[in-house]
Amino acid sequence: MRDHNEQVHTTMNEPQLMSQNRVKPIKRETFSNQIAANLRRAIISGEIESGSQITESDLAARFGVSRGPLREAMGQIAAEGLIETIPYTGTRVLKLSPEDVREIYSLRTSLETLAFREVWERRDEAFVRELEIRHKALLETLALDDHVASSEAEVRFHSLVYETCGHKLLLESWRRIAGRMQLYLAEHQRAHGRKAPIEDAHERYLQLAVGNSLALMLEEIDAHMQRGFRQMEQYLSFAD
Amino acid sequence: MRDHNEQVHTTMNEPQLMSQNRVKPIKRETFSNQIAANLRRAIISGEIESGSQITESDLAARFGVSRGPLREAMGQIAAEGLIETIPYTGTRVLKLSPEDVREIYSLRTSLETLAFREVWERRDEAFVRELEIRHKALLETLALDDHVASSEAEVRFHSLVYETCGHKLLLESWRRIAGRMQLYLAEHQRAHGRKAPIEDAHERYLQLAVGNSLALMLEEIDAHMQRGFRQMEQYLSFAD
DNA sequence: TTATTGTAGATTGTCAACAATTTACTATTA
DNA sequence: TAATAGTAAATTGTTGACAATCTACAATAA
Repeated sequence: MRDHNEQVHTTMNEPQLMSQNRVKPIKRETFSNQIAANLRRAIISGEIESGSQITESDLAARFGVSRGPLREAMGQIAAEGLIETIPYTGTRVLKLSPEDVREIYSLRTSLETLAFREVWERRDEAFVRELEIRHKALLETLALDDHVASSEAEVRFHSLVYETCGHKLLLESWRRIAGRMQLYLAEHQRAHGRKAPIEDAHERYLQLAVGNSLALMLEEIDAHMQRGFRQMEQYLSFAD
Repeated sequence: MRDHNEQVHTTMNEPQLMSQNRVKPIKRETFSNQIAANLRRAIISGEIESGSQITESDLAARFGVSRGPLREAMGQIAAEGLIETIPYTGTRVLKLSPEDVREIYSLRTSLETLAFREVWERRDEAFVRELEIRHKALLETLALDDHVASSEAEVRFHSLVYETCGHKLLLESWRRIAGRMQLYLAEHQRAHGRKAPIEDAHERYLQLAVGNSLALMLEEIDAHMQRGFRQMEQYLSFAD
Protein backbone atom coordinates (compact mmCIF):
# COMPACT_ATOMS: atom_id res chain seq x y z
CA MET A 1 0.00 0.00 0.00
CA ARG A 2 2.88 2.32 0.60
CA ASP A 3 4.09 2.70 -2.98
CA HIS A 4 7.08 4.75 -3.86
CA ASN A 5 6.64 7.13 -6.71
CA GLU A 6 8.48 5.86 -9.74
CA GLN A 7 10.78 8.33 -11.37
CA VAL A 8 10.92 8.55 -15.10
CA HIS A 9 14.44 7.82 -16.18
CA THR A 10 15.80 9.46 -19.26
CA THR A 11 19.07 8.10 -20.44
CA MET A 12 21.31 10.39 -22.33
CA ASN A 13 22.31 7.84 -24.95
CA GLU A 14 18.77 7.47 -26.26
CA PRO A 15 18.06 10.71 -28.11
CA GLN A 16 15.44 9.01 -30.31
CA LEU A 17 13.36 8.13 -27.30
CA MET A 18 13.56 11.71 -26.26
CA SER A 19 12.28 13.08 -29.50
CA GLN A 20 9.45 10.62 -29.94
CA ASN A 21 7.91 10.53 -26.49
CA ARG A 22 6.94 13.64 -24.65
CA VAL A 23 8.18 13.77 -21.11
CA LYS A 24 5.04 14.10 -19.10
CA PRO A 25 4.82 16.01 -15.87
CA ILE A 26 4.92 13.74 -12.85
CA LYS A 27 1.78 14.02 -10.84
CA ARG A 28 2.14 13.16 -7.22
CA GLU A 29 -0.54 10.73 -6.17
CA THR A 30 -1.77 11.16 -2.64
CA PHE A 31 -2.18 8.16 -0.44
CA SER A 32 -5.80 9.05 0.17
CA ASN A 33 -6.39 9.05 -3.60
CA GLN A 34 -4.96 5.55 -3.79
CA ILE A 35 -7.18 4.42 -0.97
CA ALA A 36 -10.16 5.99 -2.75
CA ALA A 37 -9.37 3.99 -5.89
CA ASN A 38 -9.20 0.77 -3.87
CA LEU A 39 -12.42 1.58 -2.11
CA ARG A 40 -14.18 2.43 -5.36
CA ARG A 41 -13.08 -0.88 -6.82
CA ALA A 42 -14.12 -2.82 -3.74
CA ILE A 43 -17.60 -1.33 -3.99
CA ILE A 44 -18.01 -1.84 -7.73
CA SER A 45 -16.67 -5.38 -7.57
CA GLY A 46 -19.16 -6.26 -4.85
CA GLU A 47 -16.47 -7.07 -2.33
CA ILE A 48 -18.07 -4.41 -0.19
CA GLU A 49 -21.73 -5.05 -0.65
CA SER A 50 -24.29 -2.48 -1.76
CA GLY A 51 -26.44 -1.37 1.12
CA SER A 52 -23.93 -2.41 3.73
CA GLN A 53 -22.81 -0.22 6.61
CA ILE A 54 -19.14 0.58 6.61
CA THR A 55 -17.02 2.15 9.32
CA GLU A 56 -13.80 4.07 9.12
CA SER A 57 -12.10 1.96 11.75
CA ASP A 58 -13.07 -1.30 10.10
CA LEU A 59 -12.00 -0.20 6.63
CA ALA A 60 -8.79 1.32 7.95
CA ALA A 61 -7.97 -2.00 9.55
CA ARG A 62 -8.90 -3.97 6.42
CA PHE A 63 -6.80 -1.78 4.15
CA GLY A 64 -4.01 -1.55 6.71
CA VAL A 65 -3.98 2.25 6.69
CA SER A 66 -4.57 4.93 9.25
CA ARG A 67 -7.95 6.51 9.68
CA GLY A 68 -7.07 9.98 8.41
CA PRO A 69 -6.48 9.32 4.71
CA LEU A 70 -9.15 6.61 4.75
CA ARG A 71 -11.58 9.24 5.95
CA GLU A 72 -10.51 11.58 3.16
CA ALA A 73 -10.94 8.79 0.65
CA MET A 74 -14.42 8.16 1.96
CA GLY A 75 -15.17 11.85 1.54
CA GLN A 76 -14.21 11.56 -2.12
CA ILE A 77 -16.25 8.44 -2.68
CA ALA A 78 -19.18 10.09 -0.94
CA ALA A 79 -18.89 13.03 -3.31
CA GLU A 80 -19.13 10.54 -6.16
CA GLY A 81 -22.32 9.18 -4.65
CA LEU A 82 -21.15 5.59 -4.16
CA ILE A 83 -21.52 5.89 -0.41
CA GLU A 84 -23.77 8.02 1.74
CA THR A 85 -22.44 9.51 4.95
CA ILE A 86 -24.65 10.85 7.70
CA PRO A 87 -22.67 12.99 10.14
CA TYR A 88 -22.00 11.41 13.50
CA THR A 89 -24.00 8.38 12.50
CA GLY A 90 -22.28 6.34 9.85
CA THR A 91 -21.84 5.50 6.23
CA ARG A 92 -23.77 3.19 3.94
CA VAL A 93 -22.82 1.91 0.51
CA LEU A 94 -25.18 3.00 -2.22
CA LYS A 95 -27.88 0.52 -3.04
CA LEU A 96 -29.40 1.48 -6.35
CA SER A 97 -33.15 1.37 -6.55
CA PRO A 98 -35.02 1.08 -9.84
CA GLU A 99 -35.80 4.77 -9.49
CA ASP A 100 -32.10 5.53 -9.14
CA VAL A 101 -31.43 3.66 -12.34
CA ARG A 102 -34.19 5.49 -14.12
CA GLU A 103 -32.57 8.74 -13.03
CA ILE A 104 -29.19 7.65 -14.29
CA TYR A 105 -30.62 6.92 -17.71
CA SER A 106 -32.65 10.07 -17.97
CA LEU A 107 -29.81 12.30 -16.87
CA ARG A 108 -27.40 10.49 -19.17
CA THR A 109 -29.73 11.14 -22.05
CA SER A 110 -29.59 14.87 -21.43
CA LEU A 111 -25.87 14.96 -20.86
CA GLU A 112 -24.96 12.76 -23.80
CA THR A 113 -27.24 14.74 -26.06
CA LEU A 114 -25.43 17.92 -25.09
CA ALA A 115 -22.07 16.19 -25.46
CA PHE A 116 -22.77 15.09 -28.99
CA ARG A 117 -24.07 18.52 -29.92
CA GLU A 118 -20.84 20.02 -28.62
CA VAL A 119 -18.56 17.47 -30.23
CA TRP A 120 -20.23 16.99 -33.59
CA GLU A 121 -18.20 19.42 -35.67
CA ARG A 122 -14.99 18.66 -33.92
CA ARG A 123 -14.92 14.89 -34.40
CA ASP A 124 -11.77 13.84 -36.20
CA GLU A 125 -9.88 10.70 -37.10
CA ALA A 126 -8.46 10.42 -33.62
CA PHE A 127 -11.96 10.42 -32.17
CA VAL A 128 -13.13 7.73 -34.57
CA ARG A 129 -10.09 5.60 -33.97
CA GLU A 130 -10.33 5.90 -30.22
CA LEU A 131 -14.02 5.10 -30.21
CA GLU A 132 -13.30 1.97 -32.21
CA ILE A 133 -10.50 1.00 -29.85
CA ARG A 134 -12.80 1.37 -26.91
CA HIS A 135 -15.57 -0.53 -28.63
CA LYS A 136 -13.18 -3.35 -29.39
CA ALA A 137 -11.99 -3.33 -25.79
CA LEU A 138 -15.60 -3.55 -24.68
CA LEU A 139 -16.29 -6.54 -26.89
CA GLU A 140 -13.17 -8.23 -25.61
CA THR A 141 -14.23 -7.92 -22.01
CA LEU A 142 -17.44 -9.66 -22.89
CA ALA A 143 -15.44 -12.76 -23.70
CA LEU A 144 -14.16 -12.72 -20.16
CA ASP A 145 -16.41 -13.03 -17.16
CA ASP A 146 -15.10 -10.00 -15.35
CA HIS A 147 -17.94 -7.73 -14.26
CA VAL A 148 -15.66 -4.97 -13.15
CA ALA A 149 -13.70 -4.90 -16.36
CA SER A 150 -16.68 -4.97 -18.68
CA SER A 151 -18.63 -2.37 -16.73
CA GLU A 152 -15.51 -0.23 -16.79
CA ALA A 153 -15.09 -0.76 -20.52
CA GLU A 154 -18.64 0.35 -21.13
CA VAL A 155 -18.12 3.49 -19.10
CA ARG A 156 -14.94 4.18 -21.02
CA PHE A 157 -16.69 3.75 -24.33
CA HIS A 158 -19.34 6.28 -23.40
CA SER A 159 -16.82 8.61 -21.82
CA LEU A 160 -15.06 9.45 -25.04
CA VAL A 161 -17.57 11.99 -26.27
CA TYR A 162 -17.37 13.82 -22.96
CA GLU A 163 -13.59 13.78 -22.95
CA THR A 164 -13.52 15.06 -26.51
CA CYS A 165 -16.18 17.73 -26.49
CA GLY A 166 -14.07 20.31 -24.63
CA HIS A 167 -16.78 21.11 -22.10
CA LYS A 168 -15.11 20.72 -18.71
CA LEU A 169 -18.25 21.08 -16.64
CA LEU A 170 -20.07 18.52 -18.72
CA LEU A 171 -17.20 16.07 -18.36
CA GLU A 172 -17.31 16.63 -14.62
CA SER A 173 -21.05 16.04 -14.53
CA TRP A 174 -20.59 12.83 -16.47
CA ARG A 175 -17.87 11.68 -14.13
CA ARG A 176 -20.18 12.27 -11.20
CA ILE A 177 -22.66 9.76 -12.46
CA ALA A 178 -20.30 7.36 -14.21
CA GLY A 179 -19.38 5.59 -10.97
CA ARG A 180 -22.99 4.96 -10.20
CA MET A 181 -23.58 3.69 -13.67
CA GLN A 182 -20.66 1.36 -13.41
CA LEU A 183 -21.90 0.09 -10.07
CA TYR A 184 -25.28 -0.61 -11.63
CA LEU A 185 -23.78 -2.41 -14.60
CA ALA A 186 -21.51 -4.56 -12.47
CA GLU A 187 -24.28 -5.46 -10.03
CA HIS A 188 -26.66 -6.22 -12.82
CA GLN A 189 -24.24 -8.68 -14.30
CA ARG A 190 -23.52 -10.32 -11.01
CA ALA A 191 -27.18 -10.62 -10.17
CA HIS A 192 -28.30 -12.03 -13.47
CA GLY A 193 -25.29 -13.83 -14.84
CA ARG A 194 -25.98 -12.04 -18.04
CA LYS A 195 -23.39 -10.39 -20.15
CA ALA A 196 -24.22 -6.75 -20.57
CA PRO A 197 -24.40 -4.91 -22.83
CA ILE A 198 -26.12 -6.36 -25.84
CA GLU A 199 -23.37 -6.48 -28.38
CA ASP A 200 -25.00 -5.01 -31.44
CA ALA A 201 -26.40 -2.12 -29.45
CA HIS A 202 -22.99 -0.54 -29.27
CA GLU A 203 -22.20 -1.32 -32.85
CA ARG A 204 -25.11 0.80 -33.97
CA TYR A 205 -24.20 3.52 -31.49
CA LEU A 206 -20.66 3.57 -32.88
CA GLN A 207 -21.76 3.75 -36.49
CA LEU A 208 -24.03 6.70 -35.84
CA ALA A 209 -21.52 8.45 -33.59
CA VAL A 210 -19.02 8.57 -36.45
CA GLY A 211 -21.72 9.15 -39.06
CA ASN A 212 -23.08 12.23 -40.76
CA SER A 213 -26.43 12.81 -39.13
CA LEU A 214 -26.52 14.44 -35.73
CA ALA A 215 -30.29 14.04 -35.68
CA LEU A 216 -29.99 10.28 -36.13
CA MET A 217 -27.35 10.12 -33.43
CA LEU A 218 -29.54 12.00 -30.99
CA GLU A 219 -32.40 9.63 -31.72
CA GLU A 220 -30.05 6.72 -31.09
CA ILE A 221 -29.02 8.15 -27.74
CA ASP A 222 -32.67 8.26 -26.75
CA ALA A 223 -33.28 4.76 -28.04
CA HIS A 224 -30.07 3.42 -26.51
CA MET A 225 -31.05 4.74 -23.10
CA GLN A 226 -34.59 3.52 -23.35
CA ARG A 227 -33.39 0.07 -24.31
CA GLY A 228 -30.98 0.06 -21.37
CA PHE A 229 -33.72 1.10 -19.04
CA ARG A 230 -36.26 -1.37 -20.42
CA GLN A 231 -33.74 -4.16 -20.09
CA MET A 232 -33.31 -3.24 -16.47
CA GLU A 233 -37.04 -3.31 -15.93
CA GLN A 234 -37.25 -6.74 -17.48
CA TYR A 235 -34.59 -8.11 -15.20
CA LEU A 236 -36.23 -6.60 -12.19
CA SER A 237 -39.57 -8.20 -12.91
CA PHE A 238 -37.86 -11.49 -13.68
CA ALA A 239 -35.95 -11.38 -10.43
CA ASP A 240 -39.04 -10.81 -8.31
CA MET B 1 -17.64 29.65 15.62
CA ARG B 2 -18.24 26.98 18.20
CA ASP B 3 -22.04 26.97 18.21
CA HIS B 4 -24.05 24.83 20.51
CA ASN B 5 -26.83 22.87 18.96
CA GLU B 6 -30.17 24.34 19.91
CA GLN B 7 -32.72 21.95 21.29
CA VAL B 8 -36.32 22.22 20.26
CA HIS B 9 -38.39 22.82 23.34
CA THR B 10 -41.90 21.49 23.49
CA THR B 11 -43.94 22.78 26.35
CA MET B 12 -46.60 20.53 27.67
CA ASN B 13 -49.18 23.26 28.10
CA GLU B 14 -49.34 24.04 24.41
CA PRO B 15 -51.13 21.09 22.82
CA GLN B 16 -52.25 23.20 19.89
CA LEU B 17 -48.69 23.94 18.96
CA MET B 18 -47.99 20.27 19.07
CA SER B 19 -50.75 19.31 16.72
CA GLN B 20 -50.01 22.04 14.19
CA ASN B 21 -46.25 21.89 13.87
CA ARG B 22 -44.37 18.71 13.23
CA VAL B 23 -41.39 18.15 15.42
CA LYS B 24 -38.57 17.91 12.98
CA PRO B 25 -35.58 15.65 13.38
CA ILE B 26 -32.52 17.47 14.63
CA LYS B 27 -29.69 17.24 12.21
CA ARG B 28 -26.26 17.53 13.73
CA GLU B 29 -24.17 20.01 11.83
CA THR B 30 -20.48 19.21 11.70
CA PHE B 31 -17.97 21.91 12.37
CA SER B 32 -16.33 21.30 9.02
CA ASN B 33 -19.68 21.87 7.32
CA GLN B 34 -19.98 25.20 9.07
CA ILE B 35 -16.51 26.15 8.00
CA ALA B 36 -17.39 25.14 4.44
CA ALA B 37 -20.38 27.46 4.51
CA ASN B 38 -18.24 30.35 5.69
CA LEU B 39 -15.62 29.62 3.10
CA ARG B 40 -18.20 29.39 0.34
CA ARG B 41 -19.59 32.73 1.38
CA ALA B 42 -16.18 34.35 1.59
CA ILE B 43 -15.45 33.24 -1.96
CA ILE B 44 -18.78 34.28 -3.41
CA SER B 45 -18.71 37.63 -1.64
CA GLY B 46 -15.27 38.37 -3.05
CA GLU B 47 -13.66 38.56 0.36
CA ILE B 48 -11.41 35.80 -0.85
CA GLU B 49 -10.63 36.83 -4.38
CA SER B 50 -11.11 34.71 -7.49
CA GLY B 51 -7.81 33.43 -8.80
CA SER B 52 -6.06 33.86 -5.49
CA GLN B 53 -3.93 31.21 -3.85
CA ILE B 54 -5.16 30.05 -0.47
CA THR B 55 -3.43 27.94 2.13
CA GLU B 56 -4.84 25.76 4.85
CA SER B 57 -2.68 27.33 7.54
CA ASP B 58 -3.64 30.88 6.54
CA LEU B 59 -7.36 30.15 6.36
CA ALA B 60 -7.28 28.16 9.59
CA ALA B 61 -5.71 31.17 11.29
CA ARG B 62 -8.18 33.60 9.72
CA PHE B 63 -11.20 31.55 10.73
CA GLY B 64 -9.70 30.72 14.11
CA VAL B 65 -10.09 26.97 13.63
CA SER B 66 -7.75 24.04 13.49
CA ARG B 67 -6.44 22.71 10.21
CA GLY B 68 -8.26 19.39 10.26
CA PRO B 69 -11.87 20.47 9.75
CA LEU B 70 -10.69 23.39 7.60
CA ARG B 71 -9.05 20.86 5.32
CA GLU B 72 -12.24 18.84 5.18
CA ALA B 73 -14.21 21.98 4.36
CA MET B 74 -11.81 22.74 1.57
CA GLY B 75 -12.33 19.25 0.23
CA GLN B 76 -16.03 19.94 0.07
CA ILE B 77 -15.62 23.28 -1.63
CA ALA B 78 -13.20 21.70 -4.07
CA ALA B 79 -15.82 19.09 -4.91
CA GLU B 80 -18.18 21.97 -5.69
CA GLY B 81 -15.62 23.41 -8.04
CA LEU B 82 -15.16 26.76 -6.32
CA ILE B 83 -11.54 25.99 -5.56
CA GLU B 84 -9.00 23.83 -7.31
CA THR B 85 -6.52 21.81 -5.30
CA ILE B 86 -3.35 20.32 -6.71
CA PRO B 87 -1.90 17.69 -4.37
CA TYR B 88 1.22 18.77 -2.49
CA THR B 89 1.18 22.08 -4.27
CA GLY B 90 -1.68 24.26 -3.20
CA THR B 91 -5.15 25.54 -3.80
CA ARG B 92 -6.46 28.29 -6.00
CA VAL B 93 -9.88 29.93 -5.99
CA LEU B 94 -11.81 29.46 -9.18
CA LYS B 95 -11.51 32.28 -11.66
CA LEU B 96 -14.26 31.93 -14.19
CA SER B 97 -13.29 32.46 -17.79
CA PRO B 98 -15.82 33.36 -20.49
CA GLU B 99 -15.63 29.76 -21.62
CA ASP B 100 -16.49 28.60 -18.11
CA VAL B 101 -19.55 30.81 -18.16
CA ARG B 102 -20.57 29.50 -21.54
CA GLU B 103 -20.33 26.01 -20.14
CA ILE B 104 -22.46 26.93 -17.16
CA TYR B 105 -25.18 28.27 -19.40
CA SER B 106 -25.15 25.39 -21.85
CA LEU B 107 -25.20 22.76 -19.14
CA ARG B 108 -27.91 24.63 -17.29
CA THR B 109 -30.03 24.61 -20.41
CA SER B 110 -29.85 20.83 -20.62
CA LEU B 111 -30.46 20.30 -16.94
CA GLU B 112 -33.29 22.79 -16.63
CA THR B 113 -34.95 21.38 -19.72
CA LEU B 114 -34.90 17.92 -18.16
CA ALA B 115 -36.08 19.33 -14.85
CA PHE B 116 -39.13 20.99 -16.41
CA ARG B 117 -39.95 17.86 -18.37
CA GLU B 118 -39.85 15.88 -15.14
CA VAL B 119 -41.83 18.38 -13.12
CA TRP B 120 -44.43 19.50 -15.61
CA GLU B 121 -47.27 17.17 -14.64
CA ARG B 122 -46.51 17.36 -10.96
CA ARG B 123 -46.61 21.13 -10.53
CA ASP B 124 -49.19 22.10 -7.93
CA GLU B 125 -50.30 25.14 -5.95
CA ALA B 126 -47.40 24.80 -3.57
CA PHE B 127 -44.96 24.94 -6.47
CA VAL B 128 -46.61 28.04 -7.90
CA ARG B 129 -46.73 29.75 -4.53
CA GLU B 130 -43.14 28.97 -3.72
CA LEU B 131 -41.93 30.13 -7.10
CA GLU B 132 -43.75 33.42 -6.57
CA ILE B 133 -42.28 33.76 -3.10
CA ARG B 134 -38.79 33.22 -4.46
CA HIS B 135 -39.41 35.61 -7.33
CA LYS B 136 -40.56 38.25 -4.91
CA ALA B 137 -37.52 37.64 -2.72
CA LEU B 138 -35.35 38.05 -5.79
CA LEU B 139 -36.92 41.37 -6.68
CA GLU B 140 -36.50 42.55 -3.11
CA THR B 141 -32.79 41.86 -3.12
CA LEU B 142 -32.49 44.03 -6.18
CA ALA B 143 -33.56 46.98 -4.09
CA LEU B 144 -30.58 46.35 -1.85
CA ASP B 145 -27.03 46.45 -3.07
CA ASP B 146 -26.02 43.06 -1.75
CA HIS B 147 -24.36 40.97 -4.42
CA VAL B 148 -24.29 37.86 -2.33
CA ALA B 149 -27.96 38.05 -1.42
CA SER B 150 -29.20 38.72 -4.91
CA SER B 151 -27.03 36.10 -6.53
CA GLU B 152 -28.25 33.69 -3.89
CA ALA B 153 -31.87 34.67 -4.50
CA GLU B 154 -31.46 34.02 -8.21
CA VAL B 155 -30.00 30.59 -7.56
CA ARG B 156 -32.86 29.85 -5.18
CA PHE B 157 -35.43 30.91 -7.75
CA HIS B 158 -33.97 28.56 -10.34
CA SER B 159 -33.51 25.78 -7.80
CA LEU B 160 -37.18 25.23 -7.20
CA VAL B 161 -37.82 23.14 -10.26
CA TYR B 162 -34.94 20.86 -9.38
CA GLU B 163 -36.08 20.53 -5.77
CA THR B 164 -39.58 19.73 -6.92
CA CYS B 165 -39.03 17.37 -9.81
CA GLY B 166 -38.18 14.37 -7.62
CA HIS B 167 -35.04 13.49 -9.56
CA LYS B 168 -32.29 13.23 -6.94
CA LEU B 169 -29.43 12.91 -9.36
CA LEU B 170 -30.58 15.91 -11.34
CA LEU B 171 -30.86 17.98 -8.16
CA GLU B 172 -27.35 16.93 -7.25
CA SER B 173 -26.05 17.87 -10.70
CA TRP B 174 -27.69 21.25 -10.39
CA ARG B 175 -26.20 21.79 -6.97
CA ARG B 176 -22.76 21.05 -8.35
CA ILE B 177 -22.95 23.94 -10.75
CA ALA B 178 -25.09 26.31 -8.68
CA GLY B 179 -22.14 27.54 -6.64
CA ARG B 180 -20.23 28.41 -9.76
CA MET B 181 -23.20 30.18 -11.16
CA GLN B 182 -23.63 32.18 -8.00
CA LEU B 183 -19.97 33.09 -8.03
CA TYR B 184 -20.34 34.31 -11.58
CA LEU B 185 -23.43 36.35 -10.79
CA ALA B 186 -21.91 37.95 -7.72
CA GLU B 187 -18.65 38.76 -9.52
CA HIS B 188 -20.47 40.14 -12.48
CA GLN B 189 -22.38 42.54 -10.31
CA ARG B 190 -19.32 43.65 -8.42
CA ALA B 191 -17.38 44.19 -11.60
CA HIS B 192 -20.03 46.14 -13.42
CA GLY B 193 -22.03 47.82 -10.70
CA ARG B 194 -25.07 46.56 -12.52
CA LYS B 195 -28.02 44.98 -10.89
CA ALA B 196 -28.54 41.55 -12.27
CA PRO B 197 -30.79 40.01 -13.35
CA ILE B 198 -32.93 42.04 -15.68
CA GLU B 199 -36.20 42.23 -13.85
CA ASP B 200 -38.72 41.36 -16.50
CA ALA B 201 -36.72 38.36 -17.63
CA HIS B 202 -37.73 36.43 -14.53
CA GLU B 203 -41.29 37.65 -14.72
CA ARG B 204 -41.66 35.99 -18.10
CA TYR B 205 -39.87 32.86 -16.89
CA LEU B 206 -42.27 32.64 -13.95
CA GLN B 207 -45.36 33.08 -16.07
CA LEU B 208 -44.37 30.33 -18.43
CA ALA B 209 -43.17 28.05 -15.64
CA VAL B 210 -46.65 28.07 -14.13
CA GLY B 211 -48.37 28.13 -17.50
CA ASN B 212 -49.86 25.49 -19.75
CA SER B 213 -47.36 24.99 -22.50
CA LEU B 214 -44.27 22.94 -21.83
CA ALA B 215 -43.05 23.69 -25.32
CA LEU B 216 -43.19 27.42 -24.66
CA MET B 217 -41.41 26.98 -21.36
CA LEU B 218 -38.63 24.99 -22.96
CA GLU B 219 -38.21 27.72 -25.56
CA GLU B 220 -38.03 30.27 -22.76
CA ILE B 221 -35.32 28.28 -21.00
CA ASP B 222 -33.27 28.38 -24.19
CA ALA B 223 -33.95 32.07 -24.65
CA HIS B 224 -33.35 32.88 -21.00
CA MET B 225 -29.96 31.20 -21.11
CA GLN B 226 -28.97 32.78 -24.38
CA ARG B 227 -29.90 36.20 -23.04
CA GLY B 228 -27.87 35.58 -19.93
CA PHE B 229 -24.90 34.51 -21.95
CA ARG B 230 -25.19 37.38 -24.41
CA GLN B 231 -25.35 39.83 -21.57
CA MET B 232 -22.16 38.39 -20.22
CA GLU B 233 -20.50 38.74 -23.61
CA GLN B 234 -21.57 42.37 -23.78
CA TYR B 235 -20.09 43.16 -20.41
CA LEU B 236 -16.90 41.42 -21.27
CA SER B 237 -16.40 43.42 -24.44
CA PHE B 238 -17.33 46.61 -22.61
CA ALA B 239 -14.88 45.88 -19.84
CA ASP B 240 -11.96 45.29 -22.22
C1' DT C 1 -43.55 -9.11 29.91
C1' DT C 2 -42.84 -4.58 27.97
C1' DA C 3 -41.18 -0.01 28.24
C1' DT C 4 -37.90 3.16 29.97
C1' DT C 5 -33.54 4.70 31.70
C1' DG C 6 -28.70 4.58 32.27
C1' DT C 7 -24.17 3.41 30.87
C1' DA C 8 -20.43 1.17 28.43
C1' DG C 9 -18.56 0.54 24.10
C1' DA C 10 -18.11 1.79 19.37
C1' DT C 11 -17.66 5.16 16.11
C1' DT C 12 -17.18 9.81 14.23
C1' DG C 13 -15.06 14.45 14.37
C1' DT C 14 -11.32 17.35 15.84
C1' DC C 15 -6.73 18.44 17.36
C1' DA C 16 -1.83 18.89 17.40
C1' DA C 17 2.39 16.84 16.21
C1' DC C 18 5.24 14.73 12.91
C1' DA C 19 6.56 13.30 8.13
C1' DA C 20 6.83 14.42 3.33
C1' DT C 21 7.09 17.62 -0.32
C1' DT C 22 7.41 21.99 -2.59
C1' DT C 23 8.70 26.75 -2.89
C1' DA C 24 11.49 30.64 -2.06
C1' DC C 25 15.70 32.46 -1.02
C1' DT C 26 20.70 32.55 -0.71
C1' DA C 27 25.24 31.26 -2.09
C1' DT C 28 28.23 29.63 -5.58
C1' DT C 29 29.77 28.94 -10.20
C1' DA C 30 30.31 29.95 -15.01
C1' DT D 1 25.22 38.98 -14.86
C1' DA D 2 22.70 34.73 -15.38
C1' DA D 3 22.30 30.03 -14.25
C1' DT D 4 22.71 26.40 -10.99
C1' DA D 5 22.89 24.18 -6.55
C1' DG D 6 21.83 23.93 -1.83
C1' DT D 7 19.08 24.79 2.09
C1' DA D 8 15.70 26.86 5.07
C1' DA D 9 11.04 27.89 5.44
C1' DA D 10 6.42 27.11 4.25
C1' DT D 11 2.91 24.14 3.19
C1' DT D 12 0.55 19.79 2.45
C1' DG D 13 -0.43 15.00 3.87
C1' DT D 14 -0.53 11.56 7.50
C1' DT D 15 -0.68 9.80 12.19
C1' DG D 16 -2.32 8.85 16.67
C1' DA D 17 -4.60 10.68 20.60
C1' DC D 18 -8.44 12.91 22.58
C1' DA D 19 -13.21 14.86 22.50
C1' DA D 20 -17.92 14.39 21.10
C1' DT D 21 -21.73 11.69 19.79
C1' DC D 22 -24.44 7.69 18.83
C1' DT D 23 -25.78 2.85 19.37
C1' DA D 24 -26.38 -1.33 21.76
C1' DC D 25 -27.01 -3.60 25.81
C1' DA D 26 -28.11 -4.19 30.65
C1' DA D 27 -30.74 -2.84 34.58
C1' DT D 28 -34.88 -1.06 36.50
C1' DA D 29 -39.69 0.22 36.71
C1' DA D 30 -44.42 -0.35 35.41
